[in-house]
Amino acid sequence: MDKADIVEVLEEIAVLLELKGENPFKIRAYQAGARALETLEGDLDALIEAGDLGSVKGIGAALVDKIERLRATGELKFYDELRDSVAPGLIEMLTVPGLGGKKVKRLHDELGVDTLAGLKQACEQGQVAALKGFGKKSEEKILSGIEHREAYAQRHLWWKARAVAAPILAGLRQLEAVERAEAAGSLRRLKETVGDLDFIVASDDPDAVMEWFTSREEVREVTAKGSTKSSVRFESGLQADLRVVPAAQFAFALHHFTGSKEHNVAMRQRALARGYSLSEWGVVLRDEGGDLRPESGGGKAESVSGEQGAESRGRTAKIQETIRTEKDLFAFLDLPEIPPELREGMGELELREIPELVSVDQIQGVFHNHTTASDGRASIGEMAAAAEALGWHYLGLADHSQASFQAKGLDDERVLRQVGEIKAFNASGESSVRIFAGIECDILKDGSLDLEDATLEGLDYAVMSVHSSFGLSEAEMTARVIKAIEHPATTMLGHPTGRLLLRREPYKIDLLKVIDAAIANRVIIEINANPNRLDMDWRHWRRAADKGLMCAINPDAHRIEGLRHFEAGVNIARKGGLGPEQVLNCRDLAGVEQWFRER
DNA sequence: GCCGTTTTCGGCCCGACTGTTTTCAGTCG
Repeated sequence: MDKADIVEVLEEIAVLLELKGENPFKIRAYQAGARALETLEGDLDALIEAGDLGSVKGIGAALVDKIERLRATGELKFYDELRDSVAPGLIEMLTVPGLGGKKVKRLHDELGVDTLAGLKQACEQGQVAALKGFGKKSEEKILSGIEHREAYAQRHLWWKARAVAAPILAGLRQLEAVERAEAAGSLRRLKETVGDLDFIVASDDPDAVMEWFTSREEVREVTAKGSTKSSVRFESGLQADLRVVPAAQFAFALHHFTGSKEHNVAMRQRALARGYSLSEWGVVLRDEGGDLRPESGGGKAESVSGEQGAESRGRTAKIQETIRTEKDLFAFLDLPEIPPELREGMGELELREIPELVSVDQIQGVFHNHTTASDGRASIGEMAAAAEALGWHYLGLADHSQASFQAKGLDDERVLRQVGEIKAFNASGESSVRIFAGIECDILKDGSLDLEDATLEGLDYAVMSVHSSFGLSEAEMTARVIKAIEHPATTMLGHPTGRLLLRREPYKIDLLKVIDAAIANRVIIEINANPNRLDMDWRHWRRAADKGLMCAINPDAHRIEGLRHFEAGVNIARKGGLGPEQVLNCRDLAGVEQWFRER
């Protein structure tokens, strides 16, 4: 069993323990163990061999034993017995909003319900409302949750979520009562998909802000409305939370609700180790009393909002006053300012300094775009004009090759003709943008390429992509792609896993081997910036770039508007920790020409 | 189940909101 499979088993054990009503800290230990294993640096087998697995934080003696068994035999009696003791339908019931391990366990124990359908029936017969601790409202909420389960469980592409969030954020900022407003959560962390929207507002008139937010016309349902938090659901099923805090606590709230959860846990542990307790309201000295809010007497959020409130306490109040921005907060914990996109609980607190991250304004052009020659909607001239409007100096055109016949892919003759057109266009002086003549050439099932070597050699560059035979085994797919990487004409590897976010899983491939082969052959791997792809994934980039892998950000545009997607690619590059020197698009025209010549 | 420059036992991140209670458990992020 490989590492990813073992991580899954540990996570499933945590879920099963939750349904058994086990000690919550034990459950967390399994989750933490899964996390630790997932983000492990270095080779698992080497670690096991050296007997060092137990030295990894979060993995103790019991987990070492379980992980080693799973690695060696793929089997674990503890896991098998646990799984046999829990009806599979119960795991599904956990996805209903408002139902956690304890409630699901009671529904099962007291009503004998062990499937979603059974739960629905029990609700319709009024059995759930009759249960102690439940009630009519719980029953209705469960029924509605089951009916809308698919829409509620759905995540949303970052690009689309931003489009929903932007007008709300702009509206909030225009309100008189609002001092500051930001979007937080996974949207701010530039995650490829977003579960729900989070808005943080600084205001001393929360009611006015809450009222505006919950009464917007696109709101279908208000699921919570309190003095500091409101939640709504839109027609699409997308949920949005709004938090309103006093201006003095804005930095803490913004940091907290930006997350990630794992990042916050690490931050709080760090604060605790220094004798402080950290929350969305601020930071307090632990020995100055148990109440975490600046005002004593168990004040609720309203009491915190009084400007005088903080003065009632000594040193805590002073600390609180010195922290006005996220940067202050990080500095207080002896950390550099960690950008939101790096806050994934993947070791960012260990960074001594933050690497310079590539930014949108450093991009001088993009590669891998389509024209009307294959399945694009714009001509060479139209694409060049759009690139010029974006301030770019060059643009790579890479239409499909013949095997992609559904996309009107080009055969050798048509490729050569297009090269001629591009040469003529560059010579015409019609645009200040230099057009590179490229191709997105299919990698055939056996790893050979879809065009003649002579044709490929006549191009400025070539992107090689898999568009067929997704069902190969991991070994076959890996060998297929590596064979293409080793071809001397290959400049870049296109969308290396073929995934479509929320729609199609990546095909099976050993990316670590692919990355090593790319480095050895001086082949670039792209970040396909189409919001549906964002492939190669950010989780692989930091380590790959450290080993010497070069990146290209490629919008894969099929119309002029698609060029804009390069921003989503920059997001992923930033999330992957890439700096401008690791991204080909940040080089000037001469620099790119040189790279292509030396391929 | 994990962990320890005050600890090898007794903690474990923290708070808002809801619904069902009448002081709080459960869920969520």
